[in-house]
Order: sequence, then C-alpha cells, then structure tokens
Amino acid sequence: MPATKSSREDAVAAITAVFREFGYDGASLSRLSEASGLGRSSLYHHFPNGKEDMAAAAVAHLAGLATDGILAPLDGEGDATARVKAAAAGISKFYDGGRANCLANLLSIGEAATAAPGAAKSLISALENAFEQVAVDAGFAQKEARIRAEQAIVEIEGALVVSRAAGNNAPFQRALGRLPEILTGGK
Amino acid sequence: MPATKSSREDAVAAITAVFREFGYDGASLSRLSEASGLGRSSLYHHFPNGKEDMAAAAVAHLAGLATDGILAPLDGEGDATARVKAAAAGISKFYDGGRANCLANLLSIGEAATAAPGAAKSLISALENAFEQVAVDAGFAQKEARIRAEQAIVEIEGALVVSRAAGNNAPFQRALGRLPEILTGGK
DNA sequence: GTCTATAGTATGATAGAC
DNA sequence: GTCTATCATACTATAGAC
Repeated sequence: MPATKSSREDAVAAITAVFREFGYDGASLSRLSEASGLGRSSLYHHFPNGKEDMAAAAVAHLAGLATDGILAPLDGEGDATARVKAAAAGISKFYDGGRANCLANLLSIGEAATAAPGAAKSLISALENAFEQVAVDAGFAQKEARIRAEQAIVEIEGALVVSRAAGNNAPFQRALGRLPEILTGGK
Repeated sequence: MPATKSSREDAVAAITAVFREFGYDGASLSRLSEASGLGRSSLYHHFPNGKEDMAAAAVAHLAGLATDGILAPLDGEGDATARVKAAAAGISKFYDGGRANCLANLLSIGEAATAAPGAAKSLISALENAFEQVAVDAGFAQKEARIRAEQAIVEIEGALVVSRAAGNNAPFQRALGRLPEILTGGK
C-alpha cells in the first residue's frame, strides 16, 4: 500500500471530523489544514475543487462508515434481535456514544444542503429500509414494519439531539437499548 | 408606540430567521443586513457588540416565542389533554409545521455554542419540566411523568429531524398527534 | 506531493457625515 | 437612526518552486 493512499484516507478522516463539529460554514480551510496536517496547497492537490470536494469526501466517508458499521450488521447473519443489537452498537460508535452531531441536521443547515444535496435523505432512507426489513424478518407485517422503522429512527435522532443539548448521553443510550423492542418486539 | 421600537423588533425577527436558516457561521452580516433592511452601521447601532449581540437577541426572541406559544398553554387552564393539544399547536407553529431547523441542534454547532452557551439546554429543560407537570396533572406518578416528558421531547425533536431530512412533514405532524397519548395517556 | 507566497474576495467592525 | 466609505482581518483559491 503506497503512502499516498493512507495519507489521503487519514486526511479525509480528519476533515470529516472538522465538518462534523463545525458544520460546512464553520469548517474553514485553516481548521481543515490544521486538523489534517496538510498545507493549503496540499489540500487542493487532493481536492481540486476545494472545500466543496472536501465536504463531498466527508459525506462519502460517513456514508461508508454507516454502511459498514450499521447497514451491514442489519443485513447479516443471525436472528433479527441479534442483528438489531449489532446495529445499535454500530450506531453508538458512529455517533461517538452520543457526543457527535446529528448528521441529518448538519447536512440541512446553510450551505451544506447545497454542497451535499440529498445526502441526509438517502442515508436516512437506507437506514429506514434496513430497519423495515429486519422488522419483517422478526415477523411483523410490512405496514407495521415500516411504522416501527420510522419510529426507531425518530427515537434515535431525537435522543441524540436531547443528549447533546443536555450534555448527557443517557437518553441516547436508552434509545439504543429500546431498539430491539421497537424493531423486533424483543423476539 | 415609537417607530424606533417596532423597527428593532422587526429587525430581530428578520435576524432570527437568518440565524435559524444558516446557523451562526453562515449568518453573515450581508445576509443579516439584507434580511432586516438595515445597513451595516444601523445594525451596529442596535447591536453594539455586533454579530454576537444579534445572535443573543435571536435566542432571546426564540425563547420568548417558545414561552408564549408552548410553555404558557401548558401552564394554563383546562384539563391536561386540552393543554397538551394547545402546546402541540404552539410547537407546530414554532417549527413552521416542521420546516424550521431543530433549534437544539443549531445551537450546538460550531461557534453558536460559544455565542449562546446553555441556551439549548435551558430551553429543553424548561419544556421537559412543563411536560412533566402536565403528565403529573393527568395522574401519572412523578417518576413515570418524567420518563414520559423525556420521551415526548425525544419524539418531537427526532420527528423534526426526519421530516426535514426527508422533505416531508408527515413524521413531525404524527409526533405532535401522539403527544396527548404520551403525556396524558389520552385522558 | 508538499511547500511558501500571494491573489482576490468576503468577512466583521468602525468612523464620521447627515 | 441611518447612511457612505473604509479599516483590518480571515477567507477560499491559485501560482510556482522544490
């Protein structure tokens, strides 16, 4: 593996963290440069279209993390409840236990919506479909499964918002704990 | 009423809308000036400390709207369910039927947290206390009332996030419809 | 692939006339 | 109380050496 590849991957991870904490407008090139350890010109070498490219890379990176850590476990082996528990662990990691910003909200604020159009919608939609399928696998009818999938996402996102506002991870962790009950009835 | 007063009030309302749509970092003086119809210097006349003052005024304005439109109905006359329904109508208006940004999230991103420290926490805390009281009035024990109050806030905020991401107000409206059931058991 | 240096623009903020 | 004109700074982005 060439040093090139890992350097860019490292940069993307660092850049993603900055966008996540400060939002699109707050993520200045100074901050992005400092966090990635790359000078301005190096950033433009990796991301020719500048900040817009960096934001796109960050969104793609997050989509990859969500796919590997959340969607894949839901689509994996084992009974429905076990898969939901694995996904809950993945969600906790994805949101740093409740400390990271709610992604869907970040992507809908200010210029972010322009830089990554539809990103939040497609991420949430993919998760909702996976939740629905696992609920069907657990024995719920399609219609009921869809309702429960939406309810699960609502509770996760809401608990994340409350946890961050209150500076207390408990609501988020409680929501994750309720996931098996919501999606599979505990079966 | 002097023209002075109404002019400033109008400006605060316009400024609030800009902060709400673009976040703290995205709310540039150009945008704030255009939205309020005031030149840069006029803005600094009304808000001597500049952008920071404007953000503080916006937060105070939103807190006032929440108090009048949501907290007051909860604390008003009538049975618990009627008060919850009145509050639900207030919440819908506050969030423009599900089109406006989730406030708690906005206030926790980037520089906004510095400009209005603790604002999200105190707003959510006030709402949680009011919800808890109405659940107690409906006959729930204190502990159960607290759980239901938190659940209500989680569902509202979560549904708002999902609605905005999906570009569909239905989840938010459904969450508001569930409020009486959650907080008063429909009583 | 990374750097220094810098262009060009937008930002937040001020001064002073009216 | 609002304006025009302007400041200093930070921003995104580019040029060109190594």
